[in-house]
Amino acid sequence: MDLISELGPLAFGSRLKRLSETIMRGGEDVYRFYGVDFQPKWFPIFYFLSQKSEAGIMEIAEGLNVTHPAIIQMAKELEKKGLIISKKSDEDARKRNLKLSKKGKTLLPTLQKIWEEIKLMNAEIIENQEHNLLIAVKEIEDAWSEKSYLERFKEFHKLG
Amino acid sequence: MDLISELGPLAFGSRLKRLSETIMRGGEDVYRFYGVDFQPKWFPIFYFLSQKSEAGIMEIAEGLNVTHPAIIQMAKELEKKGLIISKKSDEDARKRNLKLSKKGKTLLPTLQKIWEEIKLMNAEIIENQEHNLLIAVKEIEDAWSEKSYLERFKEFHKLG
DNA sequence: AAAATTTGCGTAATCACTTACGTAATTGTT
DNA sequence: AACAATTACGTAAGTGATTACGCAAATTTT
Repeated sequence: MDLISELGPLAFGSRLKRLSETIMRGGEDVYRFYGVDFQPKWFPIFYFLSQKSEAGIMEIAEGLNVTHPAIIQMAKELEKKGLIISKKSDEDARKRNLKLSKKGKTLLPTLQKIWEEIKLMNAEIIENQEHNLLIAVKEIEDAWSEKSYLERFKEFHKLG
Repeated sequence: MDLISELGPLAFGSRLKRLSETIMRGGEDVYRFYGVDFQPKWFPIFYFLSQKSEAGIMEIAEGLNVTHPAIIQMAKELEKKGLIISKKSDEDARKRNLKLSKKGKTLLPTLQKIWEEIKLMNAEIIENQEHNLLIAVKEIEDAWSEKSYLERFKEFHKLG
């Protein structure tokens, strides 16, 4: 019995988190299946660099909508794996630019193939949904960003 | 620009996690607004105990679908706040049973009122959605639990 | 051109879990 | 009854992000 599934909107946070972790873990399996030494959490930054070719820490962080320490952390891992390299910017002494290494660029086509398959498969699951998760999440995100939870709550409370 | 929002199903994990954290953080505000010293993450276990009146660590962990160390952790916090108490089981010397303390029981009606309001408000947000997040998540959860991601992937790959 | 502000990055501490492992108590097997 | 297997719980360490803080370089203000 899973109590949480009966609580409706309450305790929804943990449920979303669990789902996201399930999805992540699924991704791991797929890379392993293809014998590729790559982690799902590296995807966003790696993909970003494959599009942008070169970018600073903050630029990536903003592009991916995560904090910059998170990028530094991932970048460390990817650099350790030799998939990206970093060098100080010439124009701005504060900046450190990241880009795909030779090894990273070599791996890219393989990864792209895998991503494409994952994308297709996920799309299949998602398109079979009556209520589309992606759209639903986007709607909630938008609703939330308009107004803080507390404001919303106070308003609701005043009316109720 | 938020790159993730353009990636479709890929990199969806972190996005869900972030949304869940936003929801959690919103919850904090609401308790604070009511001047109640309670954290959103305590809700599942507290609610569970309000229904079950007494339960062991494992029973709660399974009921809430989290690992037992997580329950131990939360229980420590709730016990520190004096909201629950624990005592060794008489029948089974390995077990430690948790239940609401007097203070916890006293707080319960207030919490229930708050929960009801949160629930109503969330329901309002959710009902205004064209694509219902709750239903969407349930659908995905169900789809996922049927078959592992990897199995699904292999099958997909075989057909594709 | 000096001073104040902002920006880019790095580190440390924290958070809310998880996995891994250990131990004692109970239950099941022969 | 002895042994093996399982169960309940506890602790420790790891994970993947966050906030908080600090510093140096660049930019803006006056």
